[in-house]
Amino acid sequence: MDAKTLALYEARAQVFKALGHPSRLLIVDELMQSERCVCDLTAIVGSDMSTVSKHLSVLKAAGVVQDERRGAQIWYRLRMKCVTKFFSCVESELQKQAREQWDLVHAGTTP
Amino acid sequence: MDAKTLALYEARAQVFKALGHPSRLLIVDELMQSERCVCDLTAIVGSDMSTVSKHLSVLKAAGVVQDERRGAQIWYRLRMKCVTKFFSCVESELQKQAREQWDLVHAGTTP
DNA sequence: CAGTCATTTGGCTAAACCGCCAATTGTGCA
DNA sequence: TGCACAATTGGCGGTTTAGCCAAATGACTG
Repeated sequence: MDAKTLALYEARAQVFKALGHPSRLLIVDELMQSERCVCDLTAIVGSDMSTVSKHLSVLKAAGVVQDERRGAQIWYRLRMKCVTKFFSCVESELQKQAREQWDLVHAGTTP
Repeated sequence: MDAKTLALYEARAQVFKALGHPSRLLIVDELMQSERCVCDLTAIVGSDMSTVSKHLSVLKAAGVVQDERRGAQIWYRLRMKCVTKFFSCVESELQKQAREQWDLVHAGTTP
């Protein structure tokens, strides 16, 4: 894998890595509904504001969200809109797998 | 966020976290074409086989891939098929953002 | 321009992650 | 059974990440 290809894969990986944390998923979930200021998100996530701010900078660096200052507040909105589709996909796949797992266990207990 | 909701978000986050590494993205990319044994993937990724094996166990734990032993070899295939769509989405979004960035810089240099 | 509110940054510790090596397990074959 | 090959597991050092607190920045208000 040459350097250029690696850089490509790293940029893509950065997006998924940014989504790979419960608090950040919650934030994205919230931003799917409407834009929010940091204070809103802090209340929703329930961590320190500095922690939430760092989560937001991770999402921003990956290109997932976008920020805009309006007066003293900074508002965040979803930039990478298509992530919406990821969620439903992952959700349904995980449910399917849970169902398969369940079937497997049941087949074992009642042969 | 109650415990049950947190567990849900953690399961989803696990999927994205699994995809959040260049080598693992490369592996998934490869598995999108066809199933592969660990020896194949080791050659493609170019790391130690133990490293690749651990990457695979991460992907498997997240439900992204599935393994099957055939003789002395173990074959991996894509389980969460819909991740295919993530890639094109992320790819086009990143390109769009790069383009916007370029436009921005150009507008600044030639006002 | 002092004070206050919203947000980010720096610094710290604990935990998680990456990649390699060495050792172990599982499979097929003589 | 003994050997060779495929793959996983355990363990180590170095790097990254998470969360909190404290301090700094930015912006409005009197």
